[in-house]
Amino acid sequence: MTDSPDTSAATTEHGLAAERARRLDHVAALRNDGTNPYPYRFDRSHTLAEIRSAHGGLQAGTETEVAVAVAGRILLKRDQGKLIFATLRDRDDEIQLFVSRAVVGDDLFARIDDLDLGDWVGVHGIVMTTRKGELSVKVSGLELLAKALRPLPDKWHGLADTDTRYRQRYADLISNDDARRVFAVRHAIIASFRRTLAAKDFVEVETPVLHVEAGGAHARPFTTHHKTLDMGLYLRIALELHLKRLVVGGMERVYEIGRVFRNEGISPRHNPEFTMMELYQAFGDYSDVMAITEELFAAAARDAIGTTVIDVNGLSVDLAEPFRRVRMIDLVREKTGVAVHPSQSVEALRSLAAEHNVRTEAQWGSGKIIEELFEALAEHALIAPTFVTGHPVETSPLARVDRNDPHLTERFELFVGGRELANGYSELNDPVEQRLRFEDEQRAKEAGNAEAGTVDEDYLRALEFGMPPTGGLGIGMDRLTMLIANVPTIRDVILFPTLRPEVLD
RNA sequence: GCCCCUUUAGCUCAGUUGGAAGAGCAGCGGACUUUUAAUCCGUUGGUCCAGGGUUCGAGCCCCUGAGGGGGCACCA
Repeated sequence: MTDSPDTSAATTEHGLAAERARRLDHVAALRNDGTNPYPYRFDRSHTLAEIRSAHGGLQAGTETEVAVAVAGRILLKRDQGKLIFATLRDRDDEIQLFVSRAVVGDDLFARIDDLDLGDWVGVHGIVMTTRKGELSVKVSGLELLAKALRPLPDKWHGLADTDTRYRQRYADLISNDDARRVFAVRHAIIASFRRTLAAKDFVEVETPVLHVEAGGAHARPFTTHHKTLDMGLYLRIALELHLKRLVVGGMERVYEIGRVFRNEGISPRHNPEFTMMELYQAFGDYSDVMAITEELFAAAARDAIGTTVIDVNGLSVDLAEPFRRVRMIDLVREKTGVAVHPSQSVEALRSLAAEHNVRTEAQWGSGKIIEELFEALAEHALIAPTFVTGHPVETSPLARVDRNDPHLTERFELFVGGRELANGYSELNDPVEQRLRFEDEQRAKEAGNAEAGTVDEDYLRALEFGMPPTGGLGIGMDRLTMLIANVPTIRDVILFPTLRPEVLD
């Protein structure tokens, strides 16, 4: 490997190309020596975390007789002449390799010296601590498990360029602790949800992503096409309508954690594909699912970060405490000083909106204007967790009318840090009323509202078989992860966020 | 879709008034038996995002475009 001929690419290329060429030469030299630079497997006896938990308290300058076989990636190397110190990392931890020329012999020492940062290795050795007390594996044997051809990002600063971090998430995960932390939090939250729901006898199901009707939410869908059936299809914008069909079918408690797609803008809070958890519980109403929401959030925080106290825009919030509940119309009254209600005339509400510089459209009814007033005046100020309830019927076509007020629904949206995180309601289960609501949606769509829904005849047929009273809930898992992991952008909680295609040379 | 910011070595970043493109890390060569962002000596490495323009001269000024970020709009 040191005697690569002068004709090798490494001597003619520059920069990154030279670095790759040098490492490729190295791979070729290993093969010439009969060493497979990409062997098939390695028998590991311990993870690095297991070693740390068993021997973390070892006194400085101690050598045990514990033989281990560990595997990981070489991140740092400190060549000290006849000693080499290297930092090895596996999925959860790092440990130092201690390599003594006197122990491993000249040949292996030279091969270890030749390792590049980024190489994967399998190591045999014994557990020890150095004079300074650093837990280490004293290497007796080492084999290359996979050669890295490209140099790692900066060993101290990691990868900082946002573009590169999102496009080359592998490099981000290698070099940035925080990236690894955030995705560990994300996994812990999802695992926590599954445990909480399993304990409540919910059944996890999978429903179609390809929809003939894009219903269950107000959003512009993606379209696609099936070749053999020669038909247009939508990617789902919500899980709702299929899950409720399952409640009709008698499954009683169902949930799905799945990807939904909305063909809308991209922002620090919006990715075109994102993950929703939706659940439906027979015999319950919106009060039941508000309680479940609080329980899911508190358990997820506890499981993911070990505490229910989180920071929201500089405000310390304890998710274990009940969330504030307030009606949408009361929030609008607080902000405007005027009592509002969907029973009021469109004209009166339109002039109130104009007073507060809230733009309205001609086809909007009273309920839609109230919701716009709420979004413009009150939403951004809801920092601590707040259930906003009592949405107008006009903007909630799948929610059941409030048992005490025919103009409002038994619906809530949960806001934290000024962002919507969850949405739920007492589900409308009267097929006759549901048809009327769908027909209103259809009219709005025909009037040019691309986000409006259509009449889903199969869903109506399902409701005609009878759906028990049901409470439903949807939670945006990406936003919940942002909240608990305390990161400012949704791209930091999605492994591969949507980007324009990279131009490769 | 509109507005603002940004793009310099593999990575992290400087670059003054428009006057010879730099540092640290990584790499390469050398020293070093308890280092830990090891240290020390030497050293390679550039389409300054792309294309135009102004100028004796452009990384820097102007125009157009591209990627990314933020805001608005849309939305969860």
